[in-house]
Amino acid sequence: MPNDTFNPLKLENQLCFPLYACAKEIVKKYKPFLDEIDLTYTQYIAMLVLWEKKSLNVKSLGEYLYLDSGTLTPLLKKLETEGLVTRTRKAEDERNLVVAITEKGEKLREKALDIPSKMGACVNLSPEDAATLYRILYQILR
Amino acid sequence: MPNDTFNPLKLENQLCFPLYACAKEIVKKYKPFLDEIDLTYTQYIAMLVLWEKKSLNVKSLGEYLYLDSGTLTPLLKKLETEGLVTRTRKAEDERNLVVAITEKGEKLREKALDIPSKMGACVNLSPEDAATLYRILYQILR
DNA sequence: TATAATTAAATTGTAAGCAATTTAATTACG
DNA sequence: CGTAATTAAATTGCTTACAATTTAATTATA
Repeated sequence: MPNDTFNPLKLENQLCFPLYACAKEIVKKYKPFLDEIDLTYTQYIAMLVLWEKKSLNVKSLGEYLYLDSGTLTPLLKKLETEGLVTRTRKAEDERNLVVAITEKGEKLREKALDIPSKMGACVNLSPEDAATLYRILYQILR
Repeated sequence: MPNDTFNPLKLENQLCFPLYACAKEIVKKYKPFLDEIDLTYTQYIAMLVLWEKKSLNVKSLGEYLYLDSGTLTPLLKKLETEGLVTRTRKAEDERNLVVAITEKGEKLREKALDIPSKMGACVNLSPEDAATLYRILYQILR
């Protein structure tokens, strides 16, 4: 019966830490697959939104991805340079910059199609745990 | 009865994305508390290990934190500059750099003691969900 | 309508984060 | 013993990430 008082500052008593470490480790596992289509993880999730929405402004994209213009501006310029997206100011409101997917960007989607299943095979998680994890994470995010 | 085939590339069908977003959002929530003791999140988790172990080499620290020397070297130099840790080569094996907590570093611990509970209050999660999340994350990490 | 307030991106500065390489020390082995 | 292989940190180069500020456009209001 150890009378050590609970140590709130032990690394293994933190909930944030495994979240932080896990996110990094999984992003790292994407790397070999993403290298094949020449995207970083952040570029990949931006493309996920663009494959879905075809076109939206930087602010909306940032809301989907939890990223701000400081991160997105250089990233989108890079994707533009590579011909995957276009960046154009909206005529009705010049403050808005509309990012739209290009033909080349659409084509890249086919090469990305099997990434989710390849990743699934890398992560050791039962379907039930995956569903539970998904639920809890979105509960924290909402 | 839509016969749309399942889209594996939808952002909301990804498991990695909420993990990535959640980790960032929670780290962001630490900021006001960590600002008070002048640490970044990464510096904080390094200090967590040092408060616990008192002294260890960069490699071990990196294993605990899932970080490499590329990240740790500049971070530890910063903590050294601030007088929170010392960095000394081990006499028996000069390849090893031993990081050790200082008096000042120990003192900082008291100011950090209430951070975990303050953070707990910020995250909307039942104790059961917190336990489940913890279990699943460590299962992925192991 | 002129000015103030707000909004969207961009910019600036700093800290991570990691792959790949380099340097220096130690260990293995021919 | 001497060279090769291994190991631990450091370094380099590039991309994220975000707070804070700036710029330019739009909207609200005195």
